[in-house]
Amino acid sequence: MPELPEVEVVRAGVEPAVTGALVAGVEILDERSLRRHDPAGGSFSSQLTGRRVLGAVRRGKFLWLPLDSGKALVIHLGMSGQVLLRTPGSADDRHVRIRLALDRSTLETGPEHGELWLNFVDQRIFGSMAIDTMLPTLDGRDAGYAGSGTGPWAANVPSQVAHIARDPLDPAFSAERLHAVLGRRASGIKRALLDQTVLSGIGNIYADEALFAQRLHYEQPAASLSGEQVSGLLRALRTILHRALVEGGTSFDAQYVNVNGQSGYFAHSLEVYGKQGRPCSRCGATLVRESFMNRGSHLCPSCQVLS
DNA sequence: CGAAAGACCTGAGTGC
DNA sequence: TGCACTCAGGTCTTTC
Repeated sequence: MPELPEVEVVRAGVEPAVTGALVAGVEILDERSLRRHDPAGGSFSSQLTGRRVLGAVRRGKFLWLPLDSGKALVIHLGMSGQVLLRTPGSADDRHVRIRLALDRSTLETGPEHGELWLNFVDQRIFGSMAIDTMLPTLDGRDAGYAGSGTGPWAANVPSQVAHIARDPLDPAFSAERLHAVLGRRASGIKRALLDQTVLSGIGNIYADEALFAQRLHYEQPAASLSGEQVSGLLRALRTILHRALVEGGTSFDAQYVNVNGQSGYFAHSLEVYGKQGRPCSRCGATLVRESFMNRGSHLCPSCQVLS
């Protein structure tokens, strides 16, 4: 289940491979992966074929490749999406839904990097690809993280990403706004953390880990948190996201891998997610898994109590 | 506007 | 061995 660190690993992996490349061909193997594509602006293939890729940008769990047409290829991995870079003609990965043939032959990168396949793989089809129009950011700052890339496109955000809040690793993230938004929320803090319009990039795993780090129960009303608690939670989120990023993301199985098909190592560092029945590293109590919002919530019943 | 529920998906795992 | 069932969860849509 890719969250911010996993998506950033993918972004960083594709950026050097796709920047400057020409889309030479588009192969749609499963139309369901285009569910978020609005055909009113033209078909997916026609808007992509012959276009040049300008970079790779990420906000939260959304990834997009700005194109020289002024639009962007928006990629969301959903639950099981993968972006795999392959040499043309290589054996098919399972569950390839869309394949892009990229031509890098005009780049000064040597003949071995001339052509490339970008396979969008997605077992459960919660992810998607789409061509989307761009909007200028409201604050005029860069729309997301683009690595070393920059250009006039940097301050534009795809229309279907515009409602998503900035993520905690974004230099333009507003802690003040987070305090204000949480102060108005009566719902449980975990629900707020998972709401991508409050802050983005957090999914079930990192929400549970950050709440454990701050000794907060998932149903603690967001508005009941003190300013210091919100600040602490934000610090914990940033620390955990950054550590996961350094370790290449969290992998439990073959569902999350980088662009070369390799797993990350952060699963070894998890404190509560998937650790039900095992002792809390802080107090020794037995960790539990409870059902909340139709997903598992992992916590220490002794450290994390409602107040 | 916020909250909650349903829909969308497939493969792994479980019980009989 | 096979069948029915449950579970995993990110985001969008609908309803209140």
